[in-house]
Amino acid sequence: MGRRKIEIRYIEDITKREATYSNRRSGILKKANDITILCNAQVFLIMFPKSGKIAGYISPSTTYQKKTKIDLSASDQYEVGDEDLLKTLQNELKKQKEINSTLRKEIRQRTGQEDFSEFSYGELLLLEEDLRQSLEIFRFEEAHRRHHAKRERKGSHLNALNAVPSQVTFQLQPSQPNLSFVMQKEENTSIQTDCSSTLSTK
Amino acid sequence: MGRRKIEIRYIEDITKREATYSNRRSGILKKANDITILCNAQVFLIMFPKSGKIAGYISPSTTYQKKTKIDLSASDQYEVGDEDLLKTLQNELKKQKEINSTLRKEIRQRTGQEDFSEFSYGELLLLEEDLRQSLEIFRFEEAHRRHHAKRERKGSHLNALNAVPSQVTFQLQPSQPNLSFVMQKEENTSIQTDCSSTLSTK
DNA sequence: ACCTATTGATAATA
DNA sequence: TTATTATCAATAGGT
Repeated sequence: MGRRKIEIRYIEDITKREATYSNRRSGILKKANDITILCNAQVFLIMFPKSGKIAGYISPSTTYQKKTKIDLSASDQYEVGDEDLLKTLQNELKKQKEINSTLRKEIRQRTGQEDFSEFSYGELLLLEEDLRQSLEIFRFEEAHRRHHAKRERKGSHLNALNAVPSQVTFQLQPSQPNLSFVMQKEENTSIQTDCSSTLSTK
Repeated sequence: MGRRKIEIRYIEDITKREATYSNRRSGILKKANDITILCNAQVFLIMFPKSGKIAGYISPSTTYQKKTKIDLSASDQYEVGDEDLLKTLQNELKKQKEINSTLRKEIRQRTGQEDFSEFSYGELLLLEEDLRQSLEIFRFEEAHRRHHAKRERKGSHLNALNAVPSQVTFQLQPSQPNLSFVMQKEENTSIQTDCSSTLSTK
């Protein structure tokens, strides 16, 4: 796909390597978005280059509308005395507030798909949470399958998922068996955890 | 990229949609592998189509040798004397995290793209761990399925894949779509797609 | 970053 | 699903 054909092997020259990474990163992100739209797939992608920008893609939630805005202007100042622990917590809180500020700013500024201002820290917390939750689903799915064995009629299988624990709701396609899902927490903080993964094939 | 140009919009026809998903999934997986090799990037990718195989890719881990599990919610687990203040802070922190989550979802909803430029090392490790664990789950699924396999449907491609080291194809409940997972290694590369590996433990 | 000549991905078809 | 192949899209090398 270029002026010349290149072998798929590590690019020694850092300049070329980073240029290639930049180009291909864009390409993969585009394709992740394409397949999300074309096939209604939930995609989760993260790329960590040895040098260059880390980039990722997560399919936009389709149930966003259900989310209820929460008060973004929360939080007052707390004054504490001496405890190191308290200081630790205060620092953590402060950090979180800064993250909030950054995120809000980001939302305001963002128009199209460009411009990646700083996020940091809290980002991963959320990402990590999403992943953990998705794993819970898989695990549940797994456990369920083992218990209900062999071939089960789609209906029961899917319905059983809805009986899952706590604040999580699974929504599965009635006619089209699948593993796509939506997770929602309490109404006011509905969260969708869409993760998808990709693997190579040829 | 085909006989005709197509718009990037949801494909209504399920047959076409699944064909497209299949094709593009392969393409993305290949690119994930390509960029991994070309740029020495660590890539994590998971795709959940509404119908079709779930697929994922994780770059062979070559440099994340030592992995230290970090408790991201450590600050929430401290135990202290009494402190209503402490609880207040903890609650506040929790609230802030929820706000972060909401903000992130909003950004995600708008662009689907994220910036991960300031992740801490430990956070990255956590991410990797989660992804690898999810892959392990699928592996287990597959092992379980095979063990109790009655009759395998025509699995020409499956058999072909299984014949190659590092290539694994998971296909669960043949008559009930989904939960299948495909892992495949590029034939022309000597990269090890060993996702079973182990993570961590400090 | 931006250009394009080329290669690579893939939509339609069988 | 796999194979084929006409086309379109991604991108390697260069500016």
